[in-house]
Amino acid sequence: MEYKTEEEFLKNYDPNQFDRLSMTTDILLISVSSKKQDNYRKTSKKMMSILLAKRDDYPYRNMWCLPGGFLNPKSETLEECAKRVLKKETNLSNIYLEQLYTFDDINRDPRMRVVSTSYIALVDKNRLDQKISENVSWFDIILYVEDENSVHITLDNGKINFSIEIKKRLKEKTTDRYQFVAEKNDHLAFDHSIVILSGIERLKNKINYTDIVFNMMPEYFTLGDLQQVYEVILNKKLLDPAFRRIIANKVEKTEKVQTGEGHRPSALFRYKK
Amino acid sequence: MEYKTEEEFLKNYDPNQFDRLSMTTDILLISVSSKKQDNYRKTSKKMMSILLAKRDDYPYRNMWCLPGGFLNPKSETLEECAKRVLKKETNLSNIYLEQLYTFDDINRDPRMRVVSTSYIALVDKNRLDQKISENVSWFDIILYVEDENSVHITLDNGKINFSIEIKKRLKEKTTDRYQFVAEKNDHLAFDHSIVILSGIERLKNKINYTDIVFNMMPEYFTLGDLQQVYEVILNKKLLDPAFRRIIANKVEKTEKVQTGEGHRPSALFRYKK
DNA sequence: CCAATAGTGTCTGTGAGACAGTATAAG
DNA sequence: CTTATACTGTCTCACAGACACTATTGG
Repeated sequence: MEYKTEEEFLKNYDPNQFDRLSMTTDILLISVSSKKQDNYRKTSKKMMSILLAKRDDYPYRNMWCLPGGFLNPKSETLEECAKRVLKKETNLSNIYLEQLYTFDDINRDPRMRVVSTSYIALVDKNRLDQKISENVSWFDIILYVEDENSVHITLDNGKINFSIEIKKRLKEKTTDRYQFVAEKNDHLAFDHSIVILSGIERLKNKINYTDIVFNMMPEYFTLGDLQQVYEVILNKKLLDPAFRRIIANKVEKTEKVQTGEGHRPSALFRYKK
Repeated sequence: MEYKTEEEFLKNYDPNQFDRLSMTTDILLISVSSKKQDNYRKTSKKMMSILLAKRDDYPYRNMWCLPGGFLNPKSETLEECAKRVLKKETNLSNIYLEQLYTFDDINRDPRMRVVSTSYIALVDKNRLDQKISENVSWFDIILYVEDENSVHITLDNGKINFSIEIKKRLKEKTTDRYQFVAEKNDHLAFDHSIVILSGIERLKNKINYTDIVFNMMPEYFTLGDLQQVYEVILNKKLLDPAFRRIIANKVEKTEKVQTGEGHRPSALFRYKK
């Protein structure tokens, strides 16, 4: 059939000629947690932490998963959907958000074909109310890189902890990405262990050429704290003078000082755009 | 309703409780073209080029668009869908492919809500048959960066050419991406001008820390050719010695030599993994 | 005083930027 | 011989890595 105008064509268009599917967004809400040390002199240890929700429904009942939600195709974009989920979980609207990757293995959801676009969200924990939803919890991330091809992620929320081993397997040379393969695990639902690893790698990469790290920092921070966050994300120690040179033009010194730490007080800095 | 097992739950699951939508993939098939110069001594000039298809149906009838296709949710992943499109357009299966970004503005397709995941594909043109599909054509890309916030893309296939102006507008500070806004244009369908610009930026970024550029090179190439490809992608001149230092450990010299160019012959190199 | 972190000075080696110089083919 | 590119040598400057040193607090 031949139409004269685009308008006429659209009026007769049948949207059911192609099979349809459901989409979701998954949110990697990442922040930094501090753990007080036994020794009163020592600075509190920093960790990367991530928000997980406990599933009380099938599928993957009683396992943990990334917060997420189904897209309403009629009324919202994926980013708006992600913001809606974030608002629900944190009660905040103004959170740094960036699209990570679209995961779409055919059997990633046992219910039906679901394609999921994941987003990284970075937040300073101090901005959050204590009272977040009941069935979500912050898990510290401990990353152990066994070798080039194998990574262990340990997640710990203070009450329970579990580890997942993820193998990186090179796909045929036509694709860029490693094929991440999670070993069978009884704690993380769907393909979310792979989403988490992808997000950590993105962060590790982007911290070097962007200022995203400041989305996880409070307004005033010491350079020691900032350096620890870098070290946690990059998963390696940095030398003080080198670090200070790198971030020198990204921060500005304030009049404020942090004392009461059992050692020389440190100046508080602020992010400079 | 409460189920005892996941199996039981799945048997009773209704996939229609959430609205569904259609997905497509769009392929940015990028390669390098060479243009002979008038002066017999001069080396042929390199350009980035991209494959576009002419639409002979509504919507956007008679305009150009990226090759793409609807996802079959029952039988294929997005990447497989992208490969299917590539196979159809190029008759090749072994092409470098990487997911770029998922575009999902609500009104990006006037027919209905369509979410599109775009893929970058890189290929050496010499691998292609001359006889590609009838209604597709290679367009050279000329990029003119007016200032930080405005880019002009000119596309030229030898017969027709057109320009699109794209403004980069910063979104609210919660998101990473620039909000690209294409000025009204009568030649490129959908949001494809924005997809193209995103792909070029990805390429420009990744060329510095990966070896993807070799996917666009023939097996044997001169360092002059390789340098020109870098220059075209990075959109700036490079100094010979600096360039040779950078790529020194990525290539290996062969016995072969390229002659007949009206000047000193150059050694042919090969990609070294 | 001790222990721990804060913060700075400076040496060294690597590597990019820059420029100049030599080499060699076709016409 | 001219022209254009191929290819190399080397100087300089910026900067990361490394280490040592001083400063300052609570106990």
